Amino acid sequence: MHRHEGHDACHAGTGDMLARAEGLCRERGLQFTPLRRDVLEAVAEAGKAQGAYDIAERLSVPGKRVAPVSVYRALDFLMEQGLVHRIASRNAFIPCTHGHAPGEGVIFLICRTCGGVDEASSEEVEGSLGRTLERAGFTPTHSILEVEGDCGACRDRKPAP
Amino acid sequence: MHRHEGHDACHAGTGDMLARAEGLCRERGLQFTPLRRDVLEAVAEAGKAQGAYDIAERLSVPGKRVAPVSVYRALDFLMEQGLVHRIASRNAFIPCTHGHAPGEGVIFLICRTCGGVDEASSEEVEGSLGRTLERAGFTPTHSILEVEGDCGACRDRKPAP
DNA sequence: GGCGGCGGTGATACACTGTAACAAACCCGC
DNA sequence: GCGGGTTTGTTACAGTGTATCACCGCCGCC
Repeated sequence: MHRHEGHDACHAGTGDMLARAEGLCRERGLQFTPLRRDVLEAVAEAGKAQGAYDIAERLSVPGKRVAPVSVYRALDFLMEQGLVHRIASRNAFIPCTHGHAPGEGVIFLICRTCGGVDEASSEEVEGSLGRTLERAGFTPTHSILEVEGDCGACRDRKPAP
Repeated sequence: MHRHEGHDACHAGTGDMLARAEGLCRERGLQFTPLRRDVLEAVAEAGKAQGAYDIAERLSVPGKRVAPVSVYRALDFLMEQGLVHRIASRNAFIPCTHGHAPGEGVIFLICRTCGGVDEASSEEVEGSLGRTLERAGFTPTHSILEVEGDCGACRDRKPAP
């Protein structure tokens, strides 16, 4: 999903993403180093969720190896800043294309065909989940909601298997 | 959670769980082998989510080692039969204490203090999530919803940190 | 009885995911 | 320039999960 051309109004391009990240780091007095930039770019360009080792390989060139541990550190940083998300069910990472309100829950829509991951949010889901948790006497600190299935583009592409 | 005595009406004991599993396998013409029984028992007795290697260690005795790969196979079987669940955010497994309707979504409530995992379900959440997905043009096949926080018992135990 | 298939298990090896620990490089203010 | 914090490189290792092959036990069949 999102790889069909002519439909990119729903997320900023890689360039915009990098510019946004740089501005955000400057605002917060943090360093947007070359490694962090490269990792974010690799995640943003991939079009699907990337494992840390995929990113490390993608960033490595014959003379210059990027170790997975460096990628993990960059990803930790980028996640703290809300620039990338981790997909727990895949052990993989995607760029944040959504611009979230603070504390807002995110729903990840993972296409099993194209591997793309879209973000959604819903106050309705948020609200009903909150009520359910309260009824259960549970105080949430963090929640993950990941849905696997077929995105619209892939469903249209092969309508009747 | 669930480890406070005097409050176990909310889930069946380990014995009931094993009996239910055996009956269910007989019904379906499947083998409830000793290994599968032991793995299910280990998961059920633990009181919190167990990693596959934890289970392997727990089942190993000086003369008789149970390899993790065997545990994984047993867990795969038990998951297919709906007897255990996998907690993606923890890479760990819990017994199913809930008796789900087929296709029904489950919400996992993971206590960050005691490590216990409770199951909940909510038609309200289910419905609002379904509407959100439809609005996004996404056809779901499977979804995971895991919430981390403090369960009631742990919150009561230390009211003002 | 013998034979072959089939599912389950054991065992080894390996790939993937993630973290700990320490050293070196870098940056920035003083 | 110097000291201190942050970032990165490097190595090693722990944890998670899968592939492969051999073996066993069982059941049906000839």
